Amino acid sequence: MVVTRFAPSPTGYLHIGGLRTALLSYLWARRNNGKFLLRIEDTDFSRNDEAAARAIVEAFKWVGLEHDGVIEYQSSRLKIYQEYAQKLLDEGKAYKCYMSKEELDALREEQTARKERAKYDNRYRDFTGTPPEGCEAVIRIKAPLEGSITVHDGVKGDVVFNVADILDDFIIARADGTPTYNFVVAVDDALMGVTDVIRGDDHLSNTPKQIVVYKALGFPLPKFFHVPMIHNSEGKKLSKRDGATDVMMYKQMGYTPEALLNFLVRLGWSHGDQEIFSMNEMLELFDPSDINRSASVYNVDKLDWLNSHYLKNTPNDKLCELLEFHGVMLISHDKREILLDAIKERAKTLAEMAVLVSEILVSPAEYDEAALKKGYKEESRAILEAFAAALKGAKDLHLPTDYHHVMEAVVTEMGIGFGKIGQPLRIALMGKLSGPGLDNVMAIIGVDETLKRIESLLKY
RNA sequence: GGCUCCAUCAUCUAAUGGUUAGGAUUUCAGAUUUUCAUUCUGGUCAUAGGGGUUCAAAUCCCCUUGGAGUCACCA
Repeated sequence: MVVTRFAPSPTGYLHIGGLRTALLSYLWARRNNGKFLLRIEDTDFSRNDEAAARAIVEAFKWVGLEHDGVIEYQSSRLKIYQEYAQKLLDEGKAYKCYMSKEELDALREEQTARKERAKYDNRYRDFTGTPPEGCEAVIRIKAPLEGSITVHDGVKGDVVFNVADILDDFIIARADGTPTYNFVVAVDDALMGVTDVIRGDDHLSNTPKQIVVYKALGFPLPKFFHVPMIHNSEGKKLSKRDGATDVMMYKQMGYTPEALLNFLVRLGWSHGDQEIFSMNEMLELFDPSDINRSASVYNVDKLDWLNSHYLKNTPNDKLCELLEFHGVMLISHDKREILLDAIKERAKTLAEMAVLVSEILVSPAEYDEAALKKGYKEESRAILEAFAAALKGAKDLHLPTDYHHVMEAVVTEMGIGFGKIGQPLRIALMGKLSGPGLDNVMAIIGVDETLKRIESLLKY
């Protein structure tokens, strides 16, 4: 069985890059009828883990990812780590080191001054004497002293690390007894039966250390897939400073989960020329060994395009529901079909749709200066008056085509082009020169409101 | 700086060692639209550089250059 996991540290919200690795892990687990686990890496100390976990679950819920089993908190598994550290101690694969932080710092400084790599000098590796007094020991693992460690990575291929270059007897438990990251990751992944570790490639250089732990404990190694980072437009790792890294911000901005997931899955992965992937298609097609080796740049234009694509293909009932989050209540509006049809092709986001809705439903508070200048001329008044009169005389105005007929009649009668009436009418109705079809707008707001808006402009 | 990874249009990407290097986004034209947006049609735009290997290299090897990640009693 394939078991994957998502193991964020509790930073307070789910990062867009985190969502991507979570998605890939999720897809791979589900595709194989396996399990997708969620674990909070909070060994350091008590940041507000519960809130962080809640934020992650909330984001998962929004995009529709579901983890299996309970959320594991490393902070509540301390005993387990201590047991395994003790086991290593007992077997002589780890040892207590009584070097103080100050001594360590001094050593490091010396080494750096000599342009050497800063590393622990193994002074307590084979220590058998009496421990110095008044000093809390850390536990260090006995790392190999020579040779190399190869990470067999499903994305990068075999990556060889020279032990002398990167390793030392690293600390697996701090002086206060709490375990450190590279130790607990390996222990947890092994204990939880994780078979496929899919994570950001910023973890690649940690992997040899984790392999040391796996080996010392006699655990079988999982498969590793280190997926390349998402970069910002500067080509650097995406960070908080780049804005919009909180997944829930995308909900705020009016993106749909489908679009966001589709966007993320196509970063570093593809299937021929296909751009649009439903969740089912992703589930059917995704394989982590097809992931690209190179980093990709986060590009909003593509996300926008995807989002508008999904918006256009969303049924009106669903749109109606989604728009409620953006403060738009249309459920009881009798013309909502016409309204939504009129705007769904015009917006990139739900937030934009919400704006469009109010632009139609609420009569313009002011008229755009440039629009007035361009589209409201001397002759416009007479035309608008004629149109208003025609509207009053017409019966059974319901559908956009009904209004269109009235416009047509006025235009033919007066021997003018559509533009002559369109521009001033548009200003009257919308306050500006762009927007959905006028016949649609009128059908949505009705005759009375239409006449009211025309009169307002005439009086202006 | 050490170690590691990476390198096809501006961006996301495709291309059993043999294609006029394909698609998508962006952009630019044209068409459609009373307007704007959408939509449709078309165009511009790439194998970082240099050496090899080969009949043949985007693809394999080496070097250079450039970029990124990582080097804690953080995760």
